[in-house]
Amino acid sequence: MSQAHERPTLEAVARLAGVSRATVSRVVNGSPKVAEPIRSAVRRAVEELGYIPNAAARSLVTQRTDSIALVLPESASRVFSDDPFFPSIIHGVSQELDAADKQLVLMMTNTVAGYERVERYTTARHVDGVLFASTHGVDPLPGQLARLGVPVVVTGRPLGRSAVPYVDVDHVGGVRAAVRHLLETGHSRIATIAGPQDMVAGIDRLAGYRAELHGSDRRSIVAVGDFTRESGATAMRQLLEDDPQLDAVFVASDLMAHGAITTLRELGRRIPEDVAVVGFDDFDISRYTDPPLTTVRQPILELGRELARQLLRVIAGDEVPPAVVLPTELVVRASA
Amino acid sequence: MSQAHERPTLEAVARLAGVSRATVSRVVNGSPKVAEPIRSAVRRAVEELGYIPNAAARSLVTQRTDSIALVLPESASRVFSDDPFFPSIIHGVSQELDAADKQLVLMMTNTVAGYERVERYTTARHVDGVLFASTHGVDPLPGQLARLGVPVVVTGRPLGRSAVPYVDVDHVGGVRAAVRHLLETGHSRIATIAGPQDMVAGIDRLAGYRAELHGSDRRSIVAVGDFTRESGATAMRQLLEDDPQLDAVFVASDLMAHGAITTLRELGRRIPEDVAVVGFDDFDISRYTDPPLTTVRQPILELGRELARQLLRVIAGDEVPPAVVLPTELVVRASA
DNA sequence: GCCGCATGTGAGAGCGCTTTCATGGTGAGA
DNA sequence: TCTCACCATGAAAGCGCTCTCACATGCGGC
Repeated sequence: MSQAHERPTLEAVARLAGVSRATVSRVVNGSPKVAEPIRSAVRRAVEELGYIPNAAARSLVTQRTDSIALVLPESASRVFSDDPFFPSIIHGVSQELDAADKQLVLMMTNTVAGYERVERYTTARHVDGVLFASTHGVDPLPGQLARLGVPVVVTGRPLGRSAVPYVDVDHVGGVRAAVRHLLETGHSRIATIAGPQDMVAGIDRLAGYRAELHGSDRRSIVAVGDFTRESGATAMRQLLEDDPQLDAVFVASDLMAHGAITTLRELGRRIPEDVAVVGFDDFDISRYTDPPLTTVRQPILELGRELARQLLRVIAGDEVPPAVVLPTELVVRASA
Repeated sequence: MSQAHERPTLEAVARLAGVSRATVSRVVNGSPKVAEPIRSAVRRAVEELGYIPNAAARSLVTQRTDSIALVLPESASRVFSDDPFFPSIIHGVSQELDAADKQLVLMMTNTVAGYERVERYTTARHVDGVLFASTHGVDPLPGQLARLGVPVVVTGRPLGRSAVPYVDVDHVGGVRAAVRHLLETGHSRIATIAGPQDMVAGIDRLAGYRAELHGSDRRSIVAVGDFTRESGATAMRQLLEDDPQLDAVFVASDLMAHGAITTLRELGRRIPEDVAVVGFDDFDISRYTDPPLTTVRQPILELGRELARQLLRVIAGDEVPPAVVLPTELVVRASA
């Protein structure tokens, strides 16, 4: 370990500037009550020594760490295969935290050890707040942390009661627009490939489909996938067995929609002539499928940003709404 | 701010266990020189109070932070669109750091402010080490940090001289295998879409193409992209103008290859009959293109893991090789 | 011209931990 | 039985910072 240069401390700056540590501290932290000549003398000393405050020492007394944990509780493989959902969340969160000069600590709970690690780390208040992305089922940790007084915000309306503020997108509204589009373009046998029913995104999108179909004389035809391409391909096959006459399908995620398209193609169905397909996500890649995918856009980057913004507000002690719901939008391309 | 429960300190544990702070510290840190009965008494007290050490206080005295920065210097849009490169790196790094019980601090340098932030943060030794992913051009920061004695490892052989250890994949070997495959399958006019020539990945892959072609009587036909789908589409168009007779193209990234395929299709060329296409990356998505993409697989997850492992070694004070090069492998599918 | 006040600055405590150094108790060897 | 060495334990210093509180100075009002 090279020892290199000892880093200068407040003490050193104070000595060089001929003032006390307290005064240097005030200048460094932008306190208004320091006379201008002294202020600039201190600034010069800071500059000259290349002084940078020691974060550990500061945290020790302020009880703040200026860092935020982002917890991704998904199974690792899904988080980082070719599903851009989490990367976009990370990106959005990162943008806001950068602007607020906070660090982003990334944590995964893909293993039991990982989960315990996160639990230990966050309850020990090693971070000023915790963000949870896409909780599966009923994760007790967010509520638990909130009860301990740790600022927490999650993505997605939590299943079960929960006092934790959340940010979500308007699943139901988006899906209804999609199904309505299929109805309006003359489709009569509209199936759906739903997402996992232990996730709010999966549940709400299926609910939206049912709600929009309800009242029309169309019956619902449902298969369930897990948001992966493979599950979409399998589910599509199953739907066609259930109802070979179906002429449209709303798929609860773009990746599953890609899988469904593959299956349809293999079975010789034309899209959209024989079967119209609508997805949900609007991933970049969906502009390049053949045919380009009609889908419901959800603002994932913005979801991440809003998530961070809400947490920063909680940390600042501001009042925050219990829920923020971002709009979704149907993007019509060639597949429906 | 809810104050909730005060967190117990070493002091509290010591009092409960009837020993001194020093002894508790020794037990918590696994020092061997504590008698068994005392050790277990302390353990019980820790358990009972739910004691978790305060990281700031510990860092202050040990000068370690047990956290590692991962710096992604790419323009933000490229990092997190549908290019799974960075997500995979993050994932791999995260796996290794988790195992070593280190925190992962994610930083972006997509803006000037971001770059300065990273510079400040890392030189201030707020982290035990720094990982740089995919440096563009000649970034002085890694070398600078290394000179200050901060442990650093980067991905990709640095341009210019540099004493910083790096981890990279065998670009040239993979590309040569790809081009050789095209030669062996009877192609005579083999073009390439190269990556940006200010990145080692771009440079090396073009060099591999040239090296393999050299000695055969085939001439090189080159267009340059920036690793995005759009640039691949554009470059393909340009190549076909340059040489309408070309019968194969090696594309330096899968995303660019997808763009190239789109263009070829638009212009009515059959793949691989009229033009064979080989990519580089082996992203998940490339198994689902039409036709499935023949490509060079690079082990990105492993790259991230190795990156973290090397850094942990440097931090531990171990000797590390100046370079680790991971193998690449040609994956033959239907596009060539 | 004196008192009181506002204002800027410094002294010092203390955040929670690790680690050095001193100390007291134990057992072995003489 | 006494001495010495050894080892487990505790006392206390100190990591670098913030922040309270006391103090000094300069000013206006009487």
